Amino acid sequence: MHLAFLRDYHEALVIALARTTPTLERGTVAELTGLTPQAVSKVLARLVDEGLLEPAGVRRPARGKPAAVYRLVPGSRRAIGAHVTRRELRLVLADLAGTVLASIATPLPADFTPDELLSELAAGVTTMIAGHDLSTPGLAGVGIGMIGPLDQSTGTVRGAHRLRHWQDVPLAALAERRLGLPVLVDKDVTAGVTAEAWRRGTAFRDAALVVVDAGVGAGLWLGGAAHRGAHTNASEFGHAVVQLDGPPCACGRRGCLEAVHEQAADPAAAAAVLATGVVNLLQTLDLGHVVLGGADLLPHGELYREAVEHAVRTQLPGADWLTVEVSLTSLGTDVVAAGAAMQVLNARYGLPDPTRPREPAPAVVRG
Amino acid sequence: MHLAFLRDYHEALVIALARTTPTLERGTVAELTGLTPQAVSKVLARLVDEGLLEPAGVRRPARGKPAAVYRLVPGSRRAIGAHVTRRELRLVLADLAGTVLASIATPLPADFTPDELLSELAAGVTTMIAGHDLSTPGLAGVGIGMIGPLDQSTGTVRGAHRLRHWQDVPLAALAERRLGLPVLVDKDVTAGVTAEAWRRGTAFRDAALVVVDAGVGAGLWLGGAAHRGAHTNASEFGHAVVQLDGPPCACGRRGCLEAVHEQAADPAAAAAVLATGVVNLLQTLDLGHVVLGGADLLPHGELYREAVEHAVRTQLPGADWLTVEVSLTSLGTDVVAAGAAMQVLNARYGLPDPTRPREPAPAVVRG
DNA sequence: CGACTTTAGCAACGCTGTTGCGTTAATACC
DNA sequence: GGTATTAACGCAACAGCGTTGCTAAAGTCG
Repeated sequence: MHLAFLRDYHEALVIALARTTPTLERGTVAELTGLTPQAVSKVLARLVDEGLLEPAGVRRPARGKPAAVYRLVPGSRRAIGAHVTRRELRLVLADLAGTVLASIATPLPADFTPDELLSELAAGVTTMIAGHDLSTPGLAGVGIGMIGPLDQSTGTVRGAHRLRHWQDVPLAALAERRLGLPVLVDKDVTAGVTAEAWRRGTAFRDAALVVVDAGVGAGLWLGGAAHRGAHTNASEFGHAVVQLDGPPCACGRRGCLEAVHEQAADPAAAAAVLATGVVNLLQTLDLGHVVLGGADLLPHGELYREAVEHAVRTQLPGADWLTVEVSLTSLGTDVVAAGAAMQVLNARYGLPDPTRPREPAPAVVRG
Repeated sequence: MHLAFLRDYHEALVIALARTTPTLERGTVAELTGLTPQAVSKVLARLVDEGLLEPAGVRRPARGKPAAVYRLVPGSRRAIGAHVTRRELRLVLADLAGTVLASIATPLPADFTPDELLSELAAGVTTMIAGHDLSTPGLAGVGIGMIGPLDQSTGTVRGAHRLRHWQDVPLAALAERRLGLPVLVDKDVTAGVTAEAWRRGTAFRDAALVVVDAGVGAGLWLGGAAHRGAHTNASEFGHAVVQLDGPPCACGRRGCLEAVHEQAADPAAAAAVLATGVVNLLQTLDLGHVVLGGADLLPHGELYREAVEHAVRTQLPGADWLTVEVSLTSLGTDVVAAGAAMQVLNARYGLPDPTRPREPAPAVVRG
C-alpha cells in the first residue's frame, strides 16, 4: 500500500512548515503545499490526533469567519543524540522544533573499545531518560554522530580514523540491543548538517556544514536531503588538495586542505586557507548556505566567518543572483550531537524517501 | 489529485527497468519494485496502452503457466538535443533507450546572437523532423545544453562566458515559440551527465561527468538526480583552486584547476592535474562513477582515463569497499547534445520529483 | 489423463486527496 | 439591531491508486 507515502509526505510537509512558522492556518498551508484546503484539514486533524500539533485559537480577520490557528507541540516528540569524538561522548536531548533541551559531556577512555563506548552511552541515555521523563513514543530514538569511515545504511563502523578496536563494528545494532531503542548511526559532519537543516526549514536546500575539529570535514545537504554518496563516505572535504606538492598529509597525499590549514602561521592565515576551500566547494556545488562549526574553529569563529564571507565576495564571480549566506552554527559544540538526534526525528517526521519506505508508525495511545 | 504522482513514479520505475534489461516479466518487476504482481499488471497494461512497452512472447519455465514477457519500444518516444558551444551547434536525435539515432553539426558565427542561434536551431530541428518522420507525441521536445551561467528553472541564460549578446536571454521561452515544441535549457555538463545516467540505469546513483572542452567542468548526478545547486549554477569544477598562489585564471583567482591544467607541459601532466581534481571530488562527494569526456580530452582519452584510474587507486584510501568506476563516455562528442535530449525524456518518463509535479500527459491517440 | 505449479486477471476493498455544497462565525451596512 | 456579505469549516459523495481474495488459464510431471 503505497498511499501511505503520500500521507507521510504531506504530513512531513506540514510539520516542516510548523517548525519554521510560529503558527499555521489551513489557508496558508494549502497555498504553500499546493494541497486543497479540505486535504489540509484532514492532515491537520491527523497531526492534532497524534499530538504533534495543537489548536492555538483563531485569527481575527477583517471580515468572515476567523481561521483556526495551529501550532507545533515541540515537546511531543524528542530524540537523544550522541557525538562520539576521540576524547569524549556528548549527549543531547532535542525536540521537534530543533531545540536542544539538555546537554551532557563525559570523557571517554583513550583509544576506547566498542564496549566502553556502549557502557558510557547506556549510562548517559539512562540518566537523560530519568531526568526528563522520557517514554516511547515521546522518545523517538537515539542518533549517533561518529568518526568515519562507516556505512550509514547498515550503521556499521568500518574503521574509525585513529581509533583501534573499530574495524567493522555494527554499532547501530549493538546500541539498539543495549538501549532497547531505535538507533541511527551517521558520520559526525553529516549529522551536524542535519541539525542546521532541521532548524532552518525548507529554504535550506543546498548547504554545507564545514567543521574544523582535529581534521576538516564538510557535511553536505543537497537538494533538501543529506548527501552521503555511493558508499556513504562523502564529506572528506579536508582531504581535497589545494596545493599541489604542498605539505604531506596523514592520508598520504600532499597539500590537502587539512594539512595546509594545519600548517598555517596563525588563525587568520588558517581561515584564509579554509575560505579558499569553501569557495572551491561553492564553485563545484553552488550552495546557498555555508555554516561553520567545530571545536577548533569556534574559538576564532568570527574571524573564520569573516574570512569566508570575504572570500565568497571577492573570489566568486560577483553576480547579484549568486547569493551565499555564511554563518556560524547557532548550536556551538552541540551541533553534531543535536544533528544526530534530529536525524532520528527526520527519519520519522521529515520528508520521506520514495525509494526507502519507512517502517510503520509505533502504536500511539490516542486521546 | 496527487495520486497521479504515485502512478507516474511507478511507471517511471518500470520504464527505468525496461531501459536496462532486454525483457521484463511481471514477477521480476514486482520483486524489484516492491509492488504487488497485481499492481505491476496494471502498470504494464498502462504502458503497453501508451505504446511504451510491447508484448514479446512468453518465457518457458520448468513448470507452471508461462510468464508474459514485455520489452521497451525504444522508438515510441524520441527527443532532439542541442549542444551549443562557442563555435558550433550540434543536434542529436535520441530515443527512450538512450540510443543516438542521428547527429548533425553546423558551425555558428563568431560571437553569435540569440537570433542567429535560434535560426540555426530551427533549421536543424526542421531537417531532423523531416528526415525521421517525427511528430508529437512521438517527439517529446527539444533540450538545449548551453554554456553557463544560466537559470535552469526558467531556461534563462544569465550571461554565457565569452559570448556577448547573451545577457539575460530567456532562451527556453524563445525557442519554444520558434519551434512550437517544449524546450528545456540546462548547463552543458549537467545535460551531459544526464545522458550517462539515462543510459546506465539505477546503479548510476552518484556520479560525475568531467569534461575538458576549452574549460573544465563537472556535471553532477547525486542521489539519482542531476545536482544543479541553489542557483542552478553548480559544475564550475574547473574553478576550484588546486594550487594556492598558482597561475592566474580568467576568473580572477589563482591556481584554479582549469588554469593549472592548461599550463601543463604535456597531455600526461595535464591528465595528472585533472586526476588530482577528480580525487578531490571523490573525497568530498564519494562518487561511484566518474565519466570523462569533452572535445579536448577525448583525443587523449585513454591517457586521461588511466591517469584518473591510477590516481583513484593510489590517492584514495585503499579500502575494498571504496569502488569507483572510471570510464570514458561512450557517446563521444555527442554526450552533451544526447544528454539534452534525454533531459526532455527524463522530465516526462524519468522518476518524478514530488516537489514539482509534472504537467499532464499530452493527449495521445490510443490504439 | 489428472494432480500440481505458476501466472493472469476480475472484482471488491481500503485509503488517499478532490469536489460540491450547506453551515458557521465573524464584519459591514443600513 | 437586523440583514447582507465574507471567509473558513466540514460533511458526504467521488475518483483513482495499490491491495486482497479468489477463480481461471496454461503449462509440466507422474
